[in-house]
Amino acid sequence: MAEKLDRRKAKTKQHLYQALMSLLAEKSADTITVTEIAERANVNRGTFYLHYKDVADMLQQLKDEVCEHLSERIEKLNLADAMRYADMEEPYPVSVKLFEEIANHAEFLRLMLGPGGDLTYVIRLRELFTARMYHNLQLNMPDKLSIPMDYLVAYLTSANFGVVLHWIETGMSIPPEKMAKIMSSTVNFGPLVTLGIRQAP
Amino acid sequence: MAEKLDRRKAKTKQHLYQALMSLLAEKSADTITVTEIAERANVNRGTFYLHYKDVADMLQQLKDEVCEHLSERIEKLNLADAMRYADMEEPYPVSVKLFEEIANHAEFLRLMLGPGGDLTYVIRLRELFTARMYHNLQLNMPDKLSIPMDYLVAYLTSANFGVVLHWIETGMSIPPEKMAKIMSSTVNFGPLVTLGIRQAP
DNA sequence: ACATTATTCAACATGATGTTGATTATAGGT
DNA sequence: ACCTATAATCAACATCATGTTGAATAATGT
Repeated sequence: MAEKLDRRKAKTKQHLYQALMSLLAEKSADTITVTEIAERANVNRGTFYLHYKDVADMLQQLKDEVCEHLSERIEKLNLADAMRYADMEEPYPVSVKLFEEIANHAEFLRLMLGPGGDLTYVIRLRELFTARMYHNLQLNMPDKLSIPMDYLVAYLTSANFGVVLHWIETGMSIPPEKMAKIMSSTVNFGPLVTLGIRQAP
Repeated sequence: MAEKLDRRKAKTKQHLYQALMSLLAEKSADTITVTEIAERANVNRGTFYLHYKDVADMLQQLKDEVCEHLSERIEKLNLADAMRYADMEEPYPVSVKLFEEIANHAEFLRLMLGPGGDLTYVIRLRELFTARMYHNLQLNMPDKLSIPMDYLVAYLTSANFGVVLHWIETGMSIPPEKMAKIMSSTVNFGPLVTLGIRQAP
């Protein structure tokens, strides 16, 4: 993401991007050919190779970019703060920022994380949450655990990640603030207490 | 899965299966060619087409089979029962059976649900849990919900699915009974209570 | 206006694909 | 053990996407 002065480069890259997105909406990535992208972008097939090694390479560059943006937000998440906001029944501002960032890359994420998407990428993004979760939990841990630590991290990470996925899949129909509140509540009080089936502590 | 009388058919199918599995351990499914499978299976390339339409078709048949087996177990899960066993601090027997079934298809699932695996298949399996979760929660619901029902289902489903994934990824190093106990505990009391950071209700 | 560079175009060798027809090998039923 | 059905082999084929090349053309920045 350095030089971008030449309008020709920018224009063809944009055409290629739009063509790829439109194709991804129809079929899975591994069935998309360079020929198809070039055709739909109204760009010579040879021109594609002036920008990318192949289809996978093009996708990888897009993935890296989005991943970088999300990573910056995730690294600011703090469990203790999140718990405080949950007790106040307020949305946690750092979470709100994260959800806004996700919304910025909505279509791309929806395609990558949905059917026909890329499982390796899903795992990579989830790993961002997992790493952060470990970092947060190391700070205030009781001596003995009733269940293994790594399983608990898997639970929390997947749960939150799943909620985010659901948000993306349903077209982000609720605002980021509401999302942040849902996350705080479920993590702190557990799903069944949040639901009202069990009593709060 | 009907007729399987001819030993020749069975033998080549088995060779093709082992070749595919060995290739999946090395590279992602969409880069595997019919030529490669046939070579590694010591089977004529033309013979492959006597059994399967293409590589994707072969994988689909395997996926369907495993999915069917798991579905039978998942449909027997019952939230109310699970909650009772959680209160008794006992593993929920229906869960135990499910985990045993998962263990039966360990390598295949590890390949399909791990890096280079198939996101569409992950979503399909998760959908089995989601559908069952909705079925269970419809029965005993409070009048008003503090957060939307579908987000809660997404949370619970993804959380449990994530724990199962972690189990598979780490080589199923703890027994099915212990797994069933972890699941009951986290769902009922919430992750932080289970962890010991918060007090139980 | 000019030098730079992006794009186009045609052509090429390569490799996987899916199919076909003839041939050989092997299974199961009698 | 025999015989028929069918599975597997093999060689050959047309087709298509790939990745690359060299020369011609077009657009860009300064």
